[in-house]
Amino acid sequence: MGTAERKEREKQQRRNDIVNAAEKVFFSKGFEISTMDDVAEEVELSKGTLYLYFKSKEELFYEIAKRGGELLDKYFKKAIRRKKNGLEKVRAIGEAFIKFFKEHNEYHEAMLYGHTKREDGMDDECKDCEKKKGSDVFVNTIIEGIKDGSIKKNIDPAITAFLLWGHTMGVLQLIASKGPMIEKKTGIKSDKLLKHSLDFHYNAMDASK
Amino acid sequence: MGTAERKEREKQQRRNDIVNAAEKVFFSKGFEISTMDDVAEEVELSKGTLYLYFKSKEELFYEIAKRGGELLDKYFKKAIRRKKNGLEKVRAIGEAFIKFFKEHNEYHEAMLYGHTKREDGMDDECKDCEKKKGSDVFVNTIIEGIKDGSIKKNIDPAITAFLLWGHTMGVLQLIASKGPMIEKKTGIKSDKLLKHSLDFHYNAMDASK
Amino acid sequence: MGTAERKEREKQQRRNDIVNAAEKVFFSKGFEISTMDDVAEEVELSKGTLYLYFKSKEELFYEIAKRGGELLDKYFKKAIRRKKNGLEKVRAIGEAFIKFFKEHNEYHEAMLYGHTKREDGMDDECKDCEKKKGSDVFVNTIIEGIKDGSIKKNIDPAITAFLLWGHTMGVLQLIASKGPMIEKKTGIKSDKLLKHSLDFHYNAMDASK
Amino acid sequence: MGTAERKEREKQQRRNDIVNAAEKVFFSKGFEISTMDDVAEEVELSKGTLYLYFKSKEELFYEIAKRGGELLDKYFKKAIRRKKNGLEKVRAIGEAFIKFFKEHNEYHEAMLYGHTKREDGMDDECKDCEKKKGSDVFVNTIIEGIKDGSIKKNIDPAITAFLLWGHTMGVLQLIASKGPMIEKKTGIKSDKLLKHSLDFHYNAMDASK
DNA sequence: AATGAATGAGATTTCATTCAT
DNA sequence: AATGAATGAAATCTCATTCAT
Repeated sequence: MGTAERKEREKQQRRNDIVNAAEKVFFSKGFEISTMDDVAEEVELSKGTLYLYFKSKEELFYEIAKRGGELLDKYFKKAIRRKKNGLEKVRAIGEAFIKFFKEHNEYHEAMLYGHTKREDGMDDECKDCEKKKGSDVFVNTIIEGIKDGSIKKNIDPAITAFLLWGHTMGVLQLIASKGPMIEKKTGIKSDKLLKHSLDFHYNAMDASK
Repeated sequence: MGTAERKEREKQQRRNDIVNAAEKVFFSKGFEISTMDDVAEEVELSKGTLYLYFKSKEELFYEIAKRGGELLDKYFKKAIRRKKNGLEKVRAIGEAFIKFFKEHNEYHEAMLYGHTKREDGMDDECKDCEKKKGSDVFVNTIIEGIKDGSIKKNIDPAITAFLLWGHTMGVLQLIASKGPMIEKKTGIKSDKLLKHSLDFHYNAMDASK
Repeated sequence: MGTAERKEREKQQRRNDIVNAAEKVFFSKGFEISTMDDVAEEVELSKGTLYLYFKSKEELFYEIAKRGGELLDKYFKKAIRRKKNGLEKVRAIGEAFIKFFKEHNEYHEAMLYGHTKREDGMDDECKDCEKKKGSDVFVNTIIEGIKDGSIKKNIDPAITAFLLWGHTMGVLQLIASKGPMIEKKTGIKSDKLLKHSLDFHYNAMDASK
Repeated sequence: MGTAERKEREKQQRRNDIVNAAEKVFFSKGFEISTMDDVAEEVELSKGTLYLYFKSKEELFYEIAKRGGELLDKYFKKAIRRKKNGLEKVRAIGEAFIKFFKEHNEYHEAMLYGHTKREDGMDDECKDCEKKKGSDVFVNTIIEGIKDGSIKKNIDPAITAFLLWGHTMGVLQLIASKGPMIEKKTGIKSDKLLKHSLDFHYNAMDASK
C-alpha cells in the first residue's frame, strides 16, 4: 500500500531533477548552445533516460520557461496579498515583476525565448499556461481597481493589462541588452528605468489623479 | 586612376549582393535554420567567398539587422520632415514605427534577434550602430520638443526616449507572439494596441495637457 | 493436480498473445522499423516481459515466419487431400501456394526475410523447422507421384522439389517488387505469371506427356 | 586548359573511391550493420565528405547494387558474343548468370536487397536501370531466338524472360540460404541445382525438341 | 511472473569554417 | 579575388537489452 504512490513521487522527483539540471546547464551556457549531452551529464543520467521523461529537447526547454512563469506568478500572488485596493495591487505587481527579474535574472532568456519562438507542436495543455496566468492577474487586478474606485473608470482593463505586460517586458529586454551601455552613457540605472516605466502606468490609471 | 575606386565599388556591390541574398534566404526560411550554403547558392558565389566578405555567419546576420535599422531610420527621417514642433515629431516617429513594421514585418525577427542575442564577438564598430541612430532620433526630438515648448519640461529626454523605444518594441513583440490570440479573445486589434501605447506617451509628454 | 498444467497452458497462451501482437505490429509497420516497444504496447505487457518469452527481437521475429510456414503447411495438407495421385497433388500444392500468398500476403515479407537473413544465433531447434516441413511435402509428394506412375521416373525428387520451391519463391518475390510495373508495361497479370511458372513444372514432370 | 576536366576526373575518382570502400565494408559486414563511420574510416575521408558525394547511406548503397547490375550486364554481353542463335544466347546468358554469382558472390546480398526493398525516394533515373537492362537482355534474346527459329514460336517472350529471371534469382537465393544444408543432406551441389534450373527452361523453349 | 526505469552505444546527418589551388 | 572540397565536431534521437524490485 502506498507503493504506487511512492513510485509516482519518485518519478516526479526524477523529472524534477532533470529540469533542475537542464536549468543549470541552460542558464550557464545559453539555450541554443546547450545540448542534451550536457544535461545528461549534469543530471548523471543517460541521454536515453532524458527522452523517457521529455520527448524532445524543446519540450524540456519549455518546462523551464513554464517554471519561470509559475515562479513569477508566485511573486505576483505574494505581492498582492494584504494590499487594500486594486491600484495598490497593480503597483505591487509591477514591483514584484522587477523583483523577480532581479532575483531570477536567469529566467529572463528562457521566458523571452518562449515569447520569441513560433509556437507550434507544443503540448497544448501546457503551452502558455504560465503566461495566461500572468496576464490574467493583471487584468483581474485592474478590474478590481475599477470596481473599488482606485483605478480610473475610463480605461480598458484588457488593453491596459496588455500594455503593462508588453511595456514591462520590453523595458526588461532593452535593459538586458543595453542596460549597461545606457548606464555608462547616461548614468541612469536600470532600476530607475523600470520604476519610471511602471510609474507611468500607475499615474495614468490612478483614479485620484 | 580610378581603378582602385572602381574596385572598391565592385567590392561593395558584391558585399551588397551577399546581404541581399542572405535576406532573401533568412526571411523565407527563418534565421536559425538558414545555412551559409543556402546563402551561397542564392547569391551564386561559393561558400568560401562569403567568408571573404563576412567573417562569420553572425556578422552576415547582423548586417541584415543593421539594414533594418537603417531603413527604420529612413522612415523616421521622412516622418519628422515638415512637422512643426518636437511633440508632433515624436508622434510622427511613433506612427512611422508602426508603419515600418506593417510594411517590413520581415525585419521584425531580425531586429528582435539583435535584441535577444548576447552580444559578444561582434565587430565593435558595427554593433548597435543602427540602434544608436534609432534611439538618438528619439532623444533629439524630445529635446527639441522641450526647447520649443511643445513637450513638458520636467521629463527626462533620455529616460523617456528609452522607454518609448522599449515599450514600443515590447508591444510589437507581444503582438507578434500573442496578437492573434488577443484579437480572438478580446476583439482588440493589434493596431489599436500600438496606437494606445503611443498615445500613452504623447499625452504624458504633451506640454499643453 | 492439474495446476502445473494450467500454468503451462497460460504460459503458452501468453506467448501466443505476444506473437499475435508482434504480427499485428510487424505486418502494419514493416519488420525493420518495428520496435519491441511497439510490440509491448500492442500486447499490453511490459517490454521486460517480452524478454521472458523470447530471448531477442530476432527470435520473436522468427516465430512469425514459423507461423507463416505452419499456416502454409496447412494449406498444403488441405490441398492434397482427396487428390488421387502424386502429380495432381503437386499441382494442388502449387495452387495452394498461390492461394496462400493471395490470402496471407502479410507473411510474404516475413518469410522472405527468413530467406534473406544470414542465419546465425538462432535457436537451432526452431530454425527452418517450418521450411523443412514445407519442402518435405514437396519431396514426398513427388516421390509418391513417381511411385504411382503419375510423375516421370527420371526426375530427381529432391532437385525438383527444391527447384519448385525456389522458382515459386523467386517469382513471388519478383512479382512483389516488380509485379505492378510488369502489368503496366506488358499487361501480364501476376496470377498468370505464377500459373505459368507452375505449369512449367507440371508439364515437365507429367508422366503422361 | 584541361583543368576543369582534370578536376571532374578527380571528383569521379573520389566518388569511385568511396563506392569501393563502401563495397569493401558492406561486403564484409553486411549492409544493415555497416555504418557511414565504417565507410569513412575505410576510405580515409571524413564522414561529412561522404555526404558531399552521396546524399544518404541509402544512395551510396544503391550505387553498389547498380555496380553489380552493370557488371552482370557485362557478363551477359560477353556471353552472347559469337553465339550463333537466340537459343544458344539464352543458354549463354544463364551460364553467365551462374558464373557471375560464383565469381562475385558479394553482390548477391546487394542486388537481392535492391529486389527486396520497397522502392521509394530513389533517384528515378538510376533506379532499376541495371535490372531493366538485365531483363531486357533476356527478352530481346528470346525474341531473337523466335525470329531465327531456334526458340519455339508459341512461347511468350516477356513471360518467359520474367520467369527465367525470377526462377534464377529464386534458386540463387535458396542456394545462398540453404545450399550448404541441401548439399549436406542430399549431396546435391549448388551448381547442379542451378544447371538443372536453367536446363529446365532451355529444354522448354528449344524449338528442336 | 512481471515490471519499467535505465542504459549507452551508435546511427545518420548537418554545417560553419578553413585552406590549397 | 574566388573557389569548393574537405573537415570534424556535434547534435538529436533510437532502441534492444538488462536488472533491481
